[in-house]
This record gives sequence, structure tokens and C-alpha cells, in this order.
Amino acid sequence: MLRGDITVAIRNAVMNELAEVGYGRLSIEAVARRAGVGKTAIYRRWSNKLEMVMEIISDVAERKVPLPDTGSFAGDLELLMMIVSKALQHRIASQIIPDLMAEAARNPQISETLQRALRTHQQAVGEKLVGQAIHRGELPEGTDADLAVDLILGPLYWRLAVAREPLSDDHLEKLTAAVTAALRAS
Amino acid sequence: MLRGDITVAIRNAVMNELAEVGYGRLSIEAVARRAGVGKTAIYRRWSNKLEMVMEIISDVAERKVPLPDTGSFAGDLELLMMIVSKALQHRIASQIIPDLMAEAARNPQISETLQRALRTHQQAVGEKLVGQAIHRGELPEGTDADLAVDLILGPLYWRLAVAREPLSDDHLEKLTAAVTAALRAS
DNA sequence: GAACGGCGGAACGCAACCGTTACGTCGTAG
DNA sequence: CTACGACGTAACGGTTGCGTTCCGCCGTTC
Repeated sequence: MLRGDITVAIRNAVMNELAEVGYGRLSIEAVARRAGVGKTAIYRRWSNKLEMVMEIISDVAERKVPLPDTGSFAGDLELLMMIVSKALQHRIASQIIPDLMAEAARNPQISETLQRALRTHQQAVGEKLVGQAIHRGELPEGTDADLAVDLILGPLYWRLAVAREPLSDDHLEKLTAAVTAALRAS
Repeated sequence: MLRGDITVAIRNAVMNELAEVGYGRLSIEAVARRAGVGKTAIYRRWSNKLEMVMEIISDVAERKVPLPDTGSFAGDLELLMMIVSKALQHRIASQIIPDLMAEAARNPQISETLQRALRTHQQAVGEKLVGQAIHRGELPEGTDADLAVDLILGPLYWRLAVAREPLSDDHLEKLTAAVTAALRAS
């Protein structure tokens, strides 16, 4: 039986290595070195870099985030944006996510894995959010959940992961208000 | 004197190579091969990969986009969003931009170059857009240009460069309307 | 027509990784 | 106490890329 503590060490090493050098430059040897483990231990678990990274990433990415339900759309939205912004400011995540997204643009397998892990899940969040709001009468009947997701995640991702500018509480508040207005008007 | 046609061939090769394999895996040898050029021709121009890529990218990125001024905020916004979405759907750009953004997260020199090339310029677009609209009375006095940029570029970038979902004319229209509403309300 | 300089090509020594193999150690299960 | 299996280490041959050097070719300049 494969030893669990070794597997954990490898997983951590992969995450850190991914954050530091990115998928393109990640090497099995470096992972082994960092994990304090032989290459054999890695090849015993996965047959190559892609498979290894994909399995580890899906695992992490599929951890469910609780869908917000605070009782009001404003509350749900604020909570969701807080959660997402915290996640995007996490040291490891903020390096790994853009890197894998870029990699997904040229590797169909990575693309598919990320889609399944992120889109399925996060789109569900958006749909639930919008659905609840419509049901409560806080948003008009035909509100486009797809559009809502773009409007909620887009600006956050842009500012935190792309432009890498700070996100003050004040700015987050304005953003929340703006998104609310945008959705109400649609 | 260095031959101009050779320089052009190298520049093109770098762009295509960047798009195909990304910065992390880009190698001087591959660039030379692709450009049909000796490695010596490259080292005669730049001293290493980073310097080469940075010079070529800044050149491309600093080409000025005409600031929209159609006479109305709605027109300006629609035009800007069209331009940006076209740019983000360009084959080469859509691969290179997320890749370099990810790389910038771990390489300060790349980060700085991109900031200067993109932010300075695109932020100016946002500020002009908002400034014109305020001047015309189409947006309230204190509208935050920073926020506007987040709201305009964020959803587009998210959808096109991250989620990689198609952007229909219909969706673009809804997005424009939503952003307008958001900014008016702020 | 001679000198110069950019060019491609080839090879250099060096380093990093690949994926695989052989070996000896050590903990655990039977 | 024995057998098994996962472990780390070390080495394998092969590939790729680095940055440099030397060569001979060829077009331009004077």
C-alpha cells in the first residue's frame, strides 16, 4: 500500500512548485526534491506530469464552497464576492490559477479538467444566487445567470488576478453596488 | 548593420512560439528554428530570452489604440467593448496575454513591463471614457474611473480569456447595457 | 578588388530532466 | 521470523536547451 504521508508531501510539493515556476517549467525531479522523496515514489502514483498535476488540482478545486444564502440578494452577493476575493488573494491560488488558465488555452486536457472543476461548480453558484433573487422578487424574471457570473467574477478576477491591484473594502463595496445595479437593470 | 528582414522573422517567430508553448517553455533554439535563422543572429540582438521577449512584447503592446470618442457614452462604451473583445479573440493575443499575465505573477521584470505597456495605456482609455461622459453629464460627477475599468474589462476578459466561452453579439449588448447601468448608479 | 560585418551551420562543454532500472533498507502483516 | 512491498538512492542512456566559438559564405562599402 502506498504511504499516505508520502502522497501528502508530494501533493504539497506540487502545489508549491506550481506556484513558483508554473506548469510549463514544473519538473518531476524538482517535485521529488522538494517533497524529500524519490522519483520512484512519484512514478508509482502517476505516470507523468500532466496526470499528476491534473489529479492533484481536481482534488483541490472540487472542494465545495458553501453556496451563499443569507436571505437577501445584497447579502448573498456581498458574501460571495468576499469569498471569491479572499480566494483570489491567497498566495498559492493567485499564482496557480492564472498559470493553469493560460496553460488550458493550449492543452485541451487541462482545459477540460478546469472547466469541470471550476465552471460546473462556480456556475452553479451563480445560478443559485440569481435563482434565489428572482424567487424573492429582487431581480427581474428573465435575468441571465451567465451574464451575472461574468459581472460578478469578471471584475474581481481582472483586478486581483490580472491587473494585480489592491482591492480595498471600499472598492469592493462599490463593486457590489455596481453589480447589483447592473443586474437589476438587465 | 543588423538585417531588418531577419529581425522581423525573429519577432514573428517569438510571437508564434509564445502563443504555442508559452513563455516558460519558449526556447531560443526553437525560435531560431522557426524563424529559419541561426542562434547567432538572435544573440547578436538580445542577450537572453527575457530581454528578447520583453523588447518584442513592449513594442507590440505599446501600439496605441485610438481612444473612442463617438459623441455619446453609450457609443463610446459599445465601441470600446467591441475593440477589446476583438483583440481578446485574436488567435495570438488570446494565448499570449494570459500566459504573460501568469508569468508576471512570478517575474517582477515581466510584471513591470506589462504594467507599463498595458495599464498606463488602457487606464488612460478608461479615464478618458469616463471623463468625457461626466463632462457630457451622462455620468454622475464622482464616478470612479478605476471602478469603470474593472467593470468594462473584467467581464470581457473573464469570459473571453479565462472561461473561454463564446461572446455573442446579444451577450455583448446585454453586457454593455449592464455596465452602463452599473456606472450610472455608482 | 579588398576589407568588413552580418549571416547560417556546426560543434562545443555544461546542465537539467526524462522515464526506467537495480539495489539495499525498513516497517508491517501474517 | 519471514515475506512483501513501498521507500530512497544512484545510475542509466537519451533528449533538449543553454550561451559560446569558429568557420566559410556573401553582399556592401570604399
